[in-house]
Amino acid sequence: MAQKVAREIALRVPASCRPKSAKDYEKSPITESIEEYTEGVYRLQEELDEVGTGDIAKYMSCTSASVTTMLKRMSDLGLVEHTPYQGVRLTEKGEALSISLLRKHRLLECLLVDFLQLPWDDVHDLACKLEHYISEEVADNISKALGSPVTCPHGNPIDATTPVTGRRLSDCVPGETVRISKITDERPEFLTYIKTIGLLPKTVVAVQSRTPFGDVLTVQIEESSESLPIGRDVAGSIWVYGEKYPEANRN
Amino acid sequence: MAQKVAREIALRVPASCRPKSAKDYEKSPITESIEEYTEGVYRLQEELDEVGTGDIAKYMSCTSASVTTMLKRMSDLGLVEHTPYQGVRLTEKGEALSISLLRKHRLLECLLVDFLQLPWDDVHDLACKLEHYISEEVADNISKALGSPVTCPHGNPIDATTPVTGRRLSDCVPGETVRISKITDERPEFLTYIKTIGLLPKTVVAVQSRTPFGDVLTVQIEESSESLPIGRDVAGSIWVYGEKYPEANRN
DNA sequence: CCAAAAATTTAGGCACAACTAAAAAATTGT
DNA sequence: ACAATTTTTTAGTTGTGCCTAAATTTTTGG
Repeated sequence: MAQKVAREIALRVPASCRPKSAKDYEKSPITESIEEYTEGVYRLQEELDEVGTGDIAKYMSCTSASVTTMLKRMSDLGLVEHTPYQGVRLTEKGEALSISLLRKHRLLECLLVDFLQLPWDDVHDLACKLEHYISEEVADNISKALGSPVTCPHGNPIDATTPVTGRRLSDCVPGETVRISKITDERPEFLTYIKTIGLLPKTVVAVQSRTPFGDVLTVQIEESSESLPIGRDVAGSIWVYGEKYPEANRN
Repeated sequence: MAQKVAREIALRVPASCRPKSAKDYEKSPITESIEEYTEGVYRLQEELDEVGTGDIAKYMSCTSASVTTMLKRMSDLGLVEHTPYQGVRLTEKGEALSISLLRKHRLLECLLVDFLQLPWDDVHDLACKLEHYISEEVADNISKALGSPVTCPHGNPIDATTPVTGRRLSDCVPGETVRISKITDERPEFLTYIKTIGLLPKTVVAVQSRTPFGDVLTVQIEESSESLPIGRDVAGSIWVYGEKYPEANRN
């Protein structure tokens, strides 16, 4: 009663939440998609010597044709150098953007796991989305609130410029005892799998055997023994610390 | 060194982060924009008796033409009932969506202010964006982690179905002493302003005077005295608890 | 009550970013 | 070395959601 009257009202959606019009793209042409592509190229560059249109298409789950169009835009924005029919390489600007996004991504994962108690194998997707919307300042505050963590819950460095140390579990030889450092493949199904077998960061495992043609690695975790395929998507995305070549295996 | 070799790689962007194609919209046609519009209609319905295309256009800072197109889509999705040239009304489905979004929004604001220590007058915009990306489960976890707060930092109920109590500061009369309950206008500039004069939720203020034509209200906050325009966008969006008509003012 | 003003809708167009299909370039195999 | 295959690019289409301009409906005022 006498509550709803006036016509003029100040309620407004924040400009940042308003759907974009053609004009808005002129002002800030770096869209969420462009960011996602840029970060994708960074991640792929960490795994591959050269990144091609097809690699990005696989990463983004889209057609090569779509990638070509995007690469044109990214190139115009100075994020990548693209030589048609050759490959892509991030520019300094593109690299800086990726590093910033990875920092936000990994700090968000820390927040989601450490403070909000969300499942370790589940937070990657959400962080992937949220990373585009938080500012450096918000990231700073997350870091402060959590006591300045240095890695995400999967062991990856919050500061992506940290030099790579350790090596892949797939490069280990029988007889070695190593400690899991990080998991670079963060697909939920994969993380759920390695969680159930107990391959979490900081776990110590002993490499037991490796099949003749080098396809399967057997590792001992705690009391049990597990077999893993060697390849980019399993033992290759699990990184470890530990002695490189134990005496027993020197020729 | 033997680090980058393989071609086949498992790295994939999560489906939820991939830019949408035409096909994707068929599967989940409720876009972020649709959500933002729906929530907007809810907010406007709380302030106005009837909500028209123009009201929404002001709220979204876009043209009425754009609103008409969106209302068509929202109507097709069963979120609103729209009678052309008349007005809009949320359906139960639209209301449920709004209530869910408001809960996420306000819990996010709690997280941003209480845990991440972000400025009180600054978190609304960010929460407005993030609310579209978190699930009910994430919202539940935020609530748990923060000890089940019942209002956002601006005093608005996390459960939007909470019956409205209290009244507007603009409806108070000289002589009353009231306690600020909530601020419904969350534009940063406005919040910054009322923060500097100390009009935060839970503050007790005394209404001192009101100009003859009812345009300006003078209130005493702590030691100082402030004048506020009466209208939807200032004293009208500040809600208070307190005795309705103090004895002194009964005719 | 009818004309002027205001609000709303229709019509036509644009940018983003996906898609398919077809053309062009690069790589591979004999 | 040249034909076949693979990879990449070009061309043309779709859907979202904005815009402007014009047409329509509703409201307001003489």
